[in-house]
Amino acid sequence: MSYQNPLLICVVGPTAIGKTKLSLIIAETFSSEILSADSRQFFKEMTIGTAIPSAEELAVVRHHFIQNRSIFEDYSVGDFEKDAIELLDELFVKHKIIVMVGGSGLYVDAVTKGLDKIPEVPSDIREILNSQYESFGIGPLQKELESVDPVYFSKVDIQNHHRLIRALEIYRGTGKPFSHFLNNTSEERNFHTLFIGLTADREIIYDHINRRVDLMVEAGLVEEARKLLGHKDLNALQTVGYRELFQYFEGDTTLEEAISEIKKNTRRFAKRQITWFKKNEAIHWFDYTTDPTEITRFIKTKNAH
RNA sequence: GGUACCUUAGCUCAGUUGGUAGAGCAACGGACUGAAAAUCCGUGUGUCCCUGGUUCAAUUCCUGGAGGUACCA
Repeated sequence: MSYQNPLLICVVGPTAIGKTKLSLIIAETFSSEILSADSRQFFKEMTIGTAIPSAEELAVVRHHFIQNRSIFEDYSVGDFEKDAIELLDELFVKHKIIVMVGGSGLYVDAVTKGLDKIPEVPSDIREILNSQYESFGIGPLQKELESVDPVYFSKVDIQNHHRLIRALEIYRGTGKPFSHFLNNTSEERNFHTLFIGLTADREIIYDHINRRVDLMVEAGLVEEARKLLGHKDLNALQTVGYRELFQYFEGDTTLEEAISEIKKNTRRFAKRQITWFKKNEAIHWFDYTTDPTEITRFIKTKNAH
């Protein structure tokens, strides 16, 4: 790795561990900008529940992909990959180092490794598949995939209807099996990536989560969610912190129950994030209490080699 | 102080006519290629309160203790 090469510093870790804070310090140290890889912070209608950086934090360092979309738009990982790479190409003209902060493992991978090129297919195909699933269950989806794409069928989790529907929409839309488009090779990027992971004992993470949910409620999460109730079926609102409150608004739970469900579901989310990032052997892990200057020093030594 | 009932997984509780035990929730592990804060799969983690006794064998029956709940004083 040469000093001249553009470097993407990618800060990852479970929710509520302090990624935002660390990324600000890193970005300030290197006079850089921050790119968010978070599948829920794109949406301008959501602020409190998605824990976007504060106004002060946003003022200190230029951020990208924070509240730049609306919940009424369809926005996917594929779109994000394209937008992020385009932006990085621009940013690396001015900066040698860019910081990416991400809690969404798939979105981070899309930027750092790339997704395979898979054609767009009309969205009504998915709608049809969804209604078939609603009416007839998962059996017919499994049967169809088994006959049209035995390769993917043999490795996919056949109980997972999202996975099955995704593979079938591609087959129905292109006439080719989903597995035909998967080659699992990493994209050649014109930048290097240095992964910094933040970690903590599970109990500490859970404690942070519980406290943060209480803070969100104090900050007005309930009111924010109430305004979005009418749109509760939108994909963007299939989000921890909102779904549970929608149930409360509809009289299915008490507020207290909804809040403790938010805590529980956030804990489970954190666990899934940990599982995802554990697989990435390129990540350099630091305890969340590590002095940020130690981390920036680490980055400098890595970057000098 | 007396009487009755209770004590089993992190929690709420089943259960074993005596052969060391299981549900729900929580928790834990995992998968993941354009829904990903989504979606899906897997796992019981235990001094059966303690102590003696009876018994081939006690979490289960008996004695004594400890803690709890209710009622009576």
